[in-house]
Formats: sequence, C-alpha cells, structure tokens
Amino acid sequence: MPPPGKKSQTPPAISNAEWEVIKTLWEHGSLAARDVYAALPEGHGWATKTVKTLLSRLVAKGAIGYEQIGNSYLYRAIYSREQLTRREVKGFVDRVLDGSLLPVLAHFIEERNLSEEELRRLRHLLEKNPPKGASRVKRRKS
Amino acid sequence: MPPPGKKSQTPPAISNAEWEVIKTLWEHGSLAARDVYAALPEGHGWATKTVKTLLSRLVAKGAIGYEQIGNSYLYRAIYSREQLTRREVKGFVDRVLDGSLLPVLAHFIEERNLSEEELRRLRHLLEKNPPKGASRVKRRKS
DNA sequence: TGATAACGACTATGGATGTAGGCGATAGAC
DNA sequence: GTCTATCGCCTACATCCATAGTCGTTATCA
Repeated sequence: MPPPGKKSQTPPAISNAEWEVIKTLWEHGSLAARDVYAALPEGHGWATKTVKTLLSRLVAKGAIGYEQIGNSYLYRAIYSREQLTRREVKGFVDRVLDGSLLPVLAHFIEERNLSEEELRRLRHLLEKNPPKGASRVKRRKS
Repeated sequence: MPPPGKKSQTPPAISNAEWEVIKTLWEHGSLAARDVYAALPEGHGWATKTVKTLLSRLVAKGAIGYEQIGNSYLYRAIYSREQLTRREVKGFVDRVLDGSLLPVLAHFIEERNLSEEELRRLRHLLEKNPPKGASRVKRRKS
C-alpha cells in the first residue's frame, strides 16, 4: 500500500480498460462502483463485476483512492487527468516516437486531422511562446 | 498467416519491446537476427534469445517479413515506420486523449518540451497549412 | 570429417490485462 | 426480525508480454 499523504510522485501506468474507468471519475467526480458502471459510455459491454475489478486494480496500483461509506466505497481520482495523461504521453512519445513529437504533429497538421479550432489555438499557443534562449538539447533515451 | 502480396491493410499492434526491434530494421534495412541484436542501442540488456523471440513474434503477427538465406533469416520491415506509427498514434490519441491531440500539444509547447528547431518547423508547417473551409467536425469515439 | 557454434522452432515462466464468478458480510425492504 | 440485493474481497482463467532456455539441425572451421 502506498504511503499516505501527498503522492505526486510517479503516477502508475494505466491499462486500456482502466482508462475508461478512471475517465468517468474525472468526468463525474467521486462515484460508487455502481455509479461508475452506470456512467460508462453506452455499449461498453462490461459486467458490473468487471468494472469493480478494474476499480480494485486501480486502487491497488494507487491510481485512485476511496472513502468508505457504509458498506460501499466512494472512489475518487487521486491524480488529475493532466498528470496521468502527461505520464502516458511521455511514455508513448519515448517509445514510439523516439522522443520527438514533431513527426506526428506534422502528420496531423498535414492530414488535416486537427480541426480549424485546434489549428487556431495551436497558432495562438505558438505566438504566446516565441523562440527563446536556444540552449535545448534534444533528449534521447539513455 | 496473412495472405501474400500487398498488405497495407491494418498493421498489427506492436508491443514495447517489439518496437525497439522493429526500429532497428527501419534504421538499418534488412538484417539477420544477430545483426539486429548488434544494432540495438547499447545497454538494452537483452539476451540474443530474447531478440530472436521478438523477431519471431513480429513475423508471427505479420509485422515484419523475412527471406531465408542458408539456415538463417534476413528480416525486413513490411510496413513503413510511418504506417505503424500512424496506427499507434491513432490508438493512443483515441484511448488516452479522447480523440483530441490539442491538450498534449499545448502541454508540450508550454513546457518547452519541443526544441527550438521543432518549434520553428511547427510554425513553418502551420504557415504552409492555413485555415481553410471550416467544415471539420471534431471526431469522437463512436 | 568431426567438433562446435549458430540458427530457428518450441517450450517455459512470471507478471499484466481483460473479463468475470463465488462468497461471506451488510444494508435496506417489508 | 428476516430475506434479499448489493458490497468488496478473493479467485479464476485465457491471453499477451517480457524474458529467456532447450533442442534438433545446419553451417563452418580445423
């Protein structure tokens, strides 16, 4: 069991199915298992038991927490979606993209897989973040 | 066994360890197992046997092909890095990012996780791809 | 031509994952 | 108060993945 208190250390890895579950917690706040089940997107095709297993596993790996209410648990996210997403993105970028996001960006931009809105905001972001002191070194896997 | 001939159908999913192996094929062209082993980044810590297992599995799932030379195989990539990467990116974006790449872009840009060079090229890409007929609808998982 | 090194095929094992059932405890319906 | 629906816990099991060993066969060196 992970130690109590602040745990912004290294968020655990989250499997596919677990993501679906944890997403509902981000979207709805704290939920009992049955409400997680109910809040899942339609057509997921899982048994309630499956959802409960996933919740347990998430608790076991310290990805979510809970509070006991009567004989049931009220599950809540521990990490923000930002935090966990960042972790996944980093892993993905390192593994598949060899540390560089650019080729994918290029692909998405050229294939028009970004909406107008997204493109607009992307431009805006770039304007807000002009080039500065060029001391960056492209990190590679050690 | 997948049918012969052109196989630009759906590239198979590639596991973490397998990516390392297949990358060396993209980087070096066709290689025998022992050369794949030799070409892997230093410090991977794998036994040759492990690399061979990974190669076999890649063949089994139709991700790479081979040509028999004497008693050994010359392995070669079947799919381009582009193709496989695209597949992985799509899966990742759908699964973790809920279909939208923007939050990650934002993160990378704001956290300065892109090099100057990358930022420059990104700006360039955006300039080359100006807003056009706004008929895009943001795709969501069905 | 015989020993040996290297090859690929098959096997192994332990952990993660997807999917779920059974069981004892409890909360709520009547 | 008793029955029953529900809870979380523990167990199950097939698959995949990471990692590697065994084995029979073949290439190669001396």
